[in-house]
Parts: sequence; C-alpha cells; structure tokens
Amino acid sequence: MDVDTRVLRYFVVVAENLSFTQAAKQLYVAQPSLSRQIRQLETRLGTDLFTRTGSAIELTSAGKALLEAARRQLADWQHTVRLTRTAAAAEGNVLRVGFVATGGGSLARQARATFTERYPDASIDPKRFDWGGEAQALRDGLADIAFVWLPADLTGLRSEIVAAEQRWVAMRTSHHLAGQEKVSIDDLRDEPLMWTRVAPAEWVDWWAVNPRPDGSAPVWGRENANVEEMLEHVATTSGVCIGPESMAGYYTHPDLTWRPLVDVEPLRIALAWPKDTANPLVGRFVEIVRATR
Amino acid sequence: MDVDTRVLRYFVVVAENLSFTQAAKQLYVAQPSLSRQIRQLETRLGTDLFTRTGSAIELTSAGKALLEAARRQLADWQHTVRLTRTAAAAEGNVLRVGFVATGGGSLARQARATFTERYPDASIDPKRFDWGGEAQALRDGLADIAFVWLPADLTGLRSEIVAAEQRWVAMRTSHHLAGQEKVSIDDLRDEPLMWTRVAPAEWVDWWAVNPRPDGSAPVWGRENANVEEMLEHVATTSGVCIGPESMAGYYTHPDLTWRPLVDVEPLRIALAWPKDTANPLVGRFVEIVRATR
DNA sequence: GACGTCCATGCCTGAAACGTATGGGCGCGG
DNA sequence: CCGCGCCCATACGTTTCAGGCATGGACGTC
Repeated sequence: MDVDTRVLRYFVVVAENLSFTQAAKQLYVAQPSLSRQIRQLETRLGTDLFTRTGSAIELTSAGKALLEAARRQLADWQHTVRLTRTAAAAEGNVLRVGFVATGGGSLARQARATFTERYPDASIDPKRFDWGGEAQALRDGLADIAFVWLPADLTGLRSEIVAAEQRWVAMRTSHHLAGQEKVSIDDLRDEPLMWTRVAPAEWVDWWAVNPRPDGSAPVWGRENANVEEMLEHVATTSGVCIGPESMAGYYTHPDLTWRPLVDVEPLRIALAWPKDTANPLVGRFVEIVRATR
Repeated sequence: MDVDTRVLRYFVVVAENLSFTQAAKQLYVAQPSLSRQIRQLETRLGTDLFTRTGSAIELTSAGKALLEAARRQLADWQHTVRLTRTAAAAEGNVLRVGFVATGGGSLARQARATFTERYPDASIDPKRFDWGGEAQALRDGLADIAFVWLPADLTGLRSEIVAAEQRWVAMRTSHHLAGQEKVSIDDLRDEPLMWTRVAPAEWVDWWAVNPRPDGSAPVWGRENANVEEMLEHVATTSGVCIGPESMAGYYTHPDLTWRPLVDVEPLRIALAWPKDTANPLVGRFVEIVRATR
C-alpha cells in the first residue's frame, strides 16, 4: 500500500489536535480536503483511525499505533533527504556553507580563505538563505554547515557560538535620525520597523527588541524575506531596520545611512551543523573556524 | 519535502535494474512515466540520482545513499501498515486466521473449536485469500496468522509445519480418467492443467509437478485466481486440477470427480505468523494448534 | 428552540500522473 | 559507412485526484 508523506503529516497534525478544523487551519488546507484525505487513508488501511462521535473525535488503537509510527517515518524521511543531498556534495568535495545576509561576517571570510588554502582540492559553496532559514536548511540537507544567527531552533544540530556583533540601524539618508552619530532603542519608538513572516516570531521579536525597555511594542513597517528586500524598503520608505555591524559595511548604498544602536545586546552568531553528517569537510571547517576566532 | 512511497518503489526498481525500460516492464508502467517520476524526484531533491550517458545509466553517490535508505523506508512503512491493521484486530480481541481454499483442513477446524471454547471472549475471523496470497497477507497485516501452503516465501515470518495432505485430482465426471480408482502423474501427461498468475512460478510448478518425472512439461489449461474459479473451469472444460485431499471432501459437486494422485509428494501445510505481532491471541492459537496436531 | 461548532458531502477547478507517439544519441553489424 | 536496434527524453492528450467553496446534518449550549 502506497502513501504520501503529506498524508502522514496531515494525520499527525489531526491526531495531535484531535480536530479536523484546527488541523486544517494549521496546515493551510480546507477542512473538507483534510477530512477526505484521512478518510481515504482509513479506507486503504482497512481500519478506522478516529472515532467520530458527532462533534469530537478520538484516536482508535490503530490510530495510536499509526501516530507513533508516522512520526518516526516522517523523521526518517527527513533524515534520508538530508543524507542524500549531502552525499552529492561530499562526493564532489564541496562544502556548502549556509548563511543569512552577511552570515558570519569577516570571520567567515577568513575561515574560507584558510580553508581553500589548506584544502586546495575541496571547494566552498556559499548558500544564502532567507531570514531564519539557515537552521532548517541544515536539517533539510541544503547546506552542510551554517553560520546561524541566534536566537534559532538548533534541534538536531551541533553548534557553538563563534562571534558576536553590535547591532546597527539603517535608515534613509534623509531620515531625521541620520543626523545623530548613534541611536538609542528609545529613539526608535515611533519608527516603522521592517519585519518578516518567514522567520519564527521569537526571531522577529528579538531583532525588533520587542517588548522595548519601556514595555511598549514596536511600530511594524514593511514585511520582507531577505536583506535585499529589506534594504530596498528602507531606502524607499520612512521605516528603519536593524542589522549586525557587518551589514553596515557590506551593504552600503547612497540612499542608506547606518548608525550604531548603542543600548541593546549584540547579535550572537553560532556555527552549526547536523549531528550526523556524511561530509568529512564539515569537521575540518569547524577546526579552522575555531582556530580563526 | 514530500514523497510518495510509490516513487520510492519506482526508484529502487530502476536502481536495481539500472535500466528505465526494464524497470518499467517490471512495474507495469510506461517507460516515459517512469523517467518523469525519477526526474521529478531528482529535481525535488536538488541532486541527480543517476548519470545518464546515452544508453546506460549509473547510480550517483547520492543515488546509492538514497537506494539504501529507500529500501529501509519501504520496509518500515510495510511494517507500520501491518502494526496499524493489527492494532484494530487486537483491540477487538479478534484473531484473523488466513488460509487458501481448504487451508489447514480439519486441523484448523478442531483448533478453532478448542480456541473458541477456551477463550470465549475472543473470536476468530477467518480470512480467505487467493492462491499464494496467505503469506503476503501476513506481511501486509491483513491476517494475524495463517495456514500457509508450501512452497511459499516465508521471509519475515515465523512458521512451523503442522500438517500434510495427499494430493488429489479433480476432473469432470464425464472425463475418461474418472473411471480409474486412482490416478498417476503419468496419466496427466496430456490433460490441460489449471494454473494461476497470482501465485509465484515456483508455487505453480510445484502443484503442476513441473517438470514431470519423465522430464516433460505440463499442458497448461485455464488460468484462475482461487478455488471457486478453478473448480468452475474444471466442471465446464476438459481440463483437470490438483488439490489437497481435503478439497475433495469440502468442494463436492455433482459434475466433479476427485481421484487420489498416487505418486507425488504430499502438500505440506505450515502455520505462519509475523515475527513481531501485536496480537496476543497469536501465541495462544499456536499453542492450541500444536496440541491439536 | 435558536444558534454556534464541527465533521461530512456535492460540485467544480486545476494540477499531476499516465499512456501513446515520436525524437535523438549510441553501439553494433552488414 | 550506413542502417538498424536499443534506450532514454520530449510532446501531447486524457484521466484521476487533491483542493476550494458551498452546504447539509449532528450535537451541545444558552
């Protein structure tokens, strides 16, 4: 009997919520579609997975058995995808280094230089991801190792903090704060702040310093998925954005002015990689970053 | 990334044959469809699984990694399906006993009587399968235990031989061999013999006594999937069929005559069940069959 | 008894898998 | 050297199915 992992995901979410309606919202599908998928799964298995007593639903013993197994099955498949993707890179003696925007900054560049010098047969393949995407990329096998901006979900990964950077603020050059030499978080009280829906809420709040020291909430500006989109918004609207110091150096722009944000904690940058990796270059890169730091 | 187990099966067969064309024949799909499925899998993984050099194809290292994992994944899923289906039966205190045609014969009937007497809260659910389907039914979780006719593929199953039966021949009452009291395998040299494509070739050959003692091959008659279809053919054509002695007693028919087949080895019947079963009734049934034998 | 909540069903649409037909590259033998 | 066969890729039409929307029916609550 064949099955799609999508159906298994559906089943797990329904079983965890014990509600088709709630699960449908969580999965961004319509409730009837979900009902039909689960019903079809039951038909093909030849046994009911839920008891439907009018409004509420409950797991049958078959459903309980499948829930446990489906979770394992999904985790195994994710693992398989990662190993398969990694195998190709390892074969080609390539190390895919994931990062966001400026990633690990100058530390990353130095480490790369040392790496290419010490291992001339190997090559580094930098992979840029959208906000908050580096950690998931490691789990999905789209990168072998990554410079991860904290906070981040590091489940299933090994990691160590390798750098920290002061946070700076970017604004239009004509912005009234551009005249100051440095900016306080309190100065940003009424400034629309760029944000994203592609990263977890925790990530967004950390960058936005939400809540502010005085307990207030930021004013939210335009939504974006990555650094280019963000800076495009900053250069063309009245909003501002916060980024690490290296961003001020790497993303210069005539219409853009960067100023240090003095009274917030700095960005911590971790080097992270999957607990089980088939790429032997990962360990070597970690060594070099450790020595470079 | 989602995937259907069907695609994984496709990939495994292609990888084992190292040929899209051969794999397509084996999977009963057209070759272009197979090519597309694999190509899509590669696209979604973001890495090639085969190197296509004109005619021949070869596994990449990513392909090798996936092959191993996909085999495991498919085995795990089959296992999951079995456990899920079994859970429902175990919950209902039901033991699904698989068999083919007359299955375990009188031994099975006696064992069932003893079982229902000793465990009045439990119930036995007899499940009839087509030729050669009992063993696969155990692996698929469609039965908890089965009387399996040998030869059969018992991979993944525990089993013990519990009975043997003389083989008999059935023919139309007007058939010229119906006059004899017993039949020799040599008498069947020119008689069209019923056969099936739903069971493995090894199974069919064993029943047909192929090759015959004199080295010849049987004359093949009508194809069928189970005992009713087979006997329908025998009663209405000039062909004959071979079955165990109990079949002569359980499937009587005015147009049908059964005669013992004297010079062939008897049918051996095994009691078989999955190595890991969640149904506690399995062990009890095994005990009873052992004591009954 | 009216209303809200939740799951099931009917109908339509769009995507994707499948089959048939065909094209292109490669090797082999005449 | 050319034709032929083998094998994989591509093109196109068809069918199947997942998904969305609208709606019905059962149950609980106020």
